Amino acid sequence: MSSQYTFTGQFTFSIDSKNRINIPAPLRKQFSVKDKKTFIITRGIDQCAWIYPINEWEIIQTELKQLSSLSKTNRVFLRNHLRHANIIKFDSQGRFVLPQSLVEYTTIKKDVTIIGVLNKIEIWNPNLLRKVDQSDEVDDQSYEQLSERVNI
Amino acid sequence: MSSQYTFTGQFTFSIDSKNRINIPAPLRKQFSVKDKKTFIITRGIDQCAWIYPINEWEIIQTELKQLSSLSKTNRVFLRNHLRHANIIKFDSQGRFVLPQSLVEYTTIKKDVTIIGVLNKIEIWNPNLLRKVDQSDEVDDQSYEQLSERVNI
DNA sequence: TAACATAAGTGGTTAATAGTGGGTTAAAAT
DNA sequence: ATTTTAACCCACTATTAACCACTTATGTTA
Repeated sequence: MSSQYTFTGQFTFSIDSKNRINIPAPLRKQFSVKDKKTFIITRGIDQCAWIYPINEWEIIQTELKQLSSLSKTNRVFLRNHLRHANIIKFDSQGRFVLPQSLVEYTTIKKDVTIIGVLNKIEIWNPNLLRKVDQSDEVDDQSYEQLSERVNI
Repeated sequence: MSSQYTFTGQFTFSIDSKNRINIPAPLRKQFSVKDKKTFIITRGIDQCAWIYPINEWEIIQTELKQLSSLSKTNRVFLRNHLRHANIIKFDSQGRFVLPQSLVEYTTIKKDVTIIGVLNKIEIWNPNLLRKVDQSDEVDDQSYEQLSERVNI
């Protein structure tokens, strides 16, 4: 089943003293009535944050629930992905607060680049994005393996 | 049937002189009316404690009953992870007391890291979590086999 | 094209909630 | 009966979330 979302475009906004970031209006408009103001933000594989609308996340979650914690691989995988996942709402102005752990992970300081990538939104430190853009980093081996089982 | 709980996120709190630990509000909010304030806390497979809401635990128990004690792996697993199971309630402030045996097992001193892992909550000594995070331990063969039968 | 109207982005203040500490009473154990 | 332990209650502080307000941008209409 294919996603209902088609986030596209790039925007550069600023993060304020309370770590609030505005969601660009064109992206925000795609949030459905059910999703209204609720989404999941978590670590991306690169040094960025990923945002999924809540019902998009529920699809992923269903798959994660299949994994038994008796397997060490599963345990470590589940832990490290879920503990960085935060359920977030945006306020009446269309902003959300970026959790401290993700501020650090993304090394976001003052400016933020927000890009739409189909079913998810990516949050970047503009400087980092520029670097990654130029390099050709290969995916982490273990993520590759997992990708065959879990469709994030 | 899939769980109704979707615990996510990571929080670092402190444990007080009475061994009380606060359950982070975002996690606490997910406890249903039926579960209200009641859950099971027991040894995790890693050096942490696992918390299951009471009616989630009943589902797991059903699965555990399928395991024959003729298998050594099963016996050891059941022994080590069931005999330390305590029924706990959290107080009006949202705290619970961590049983002495689990204080020792988890080696928790002053700070506590609490993480949501879908249908359970994990309680960690922050230092230990950091270590486990970095290590690359290989899966225990027998747990691997178990994982095909029991979906915790 | 100029003026106006509406929406979008940003900043700050206030009110509510969450986290933490300690004390008192009731229950349990020795 | 005495000591210990656990439940309950009250209170303080820090953090978070809701609210209000202003500025800039965009778009519409005269």
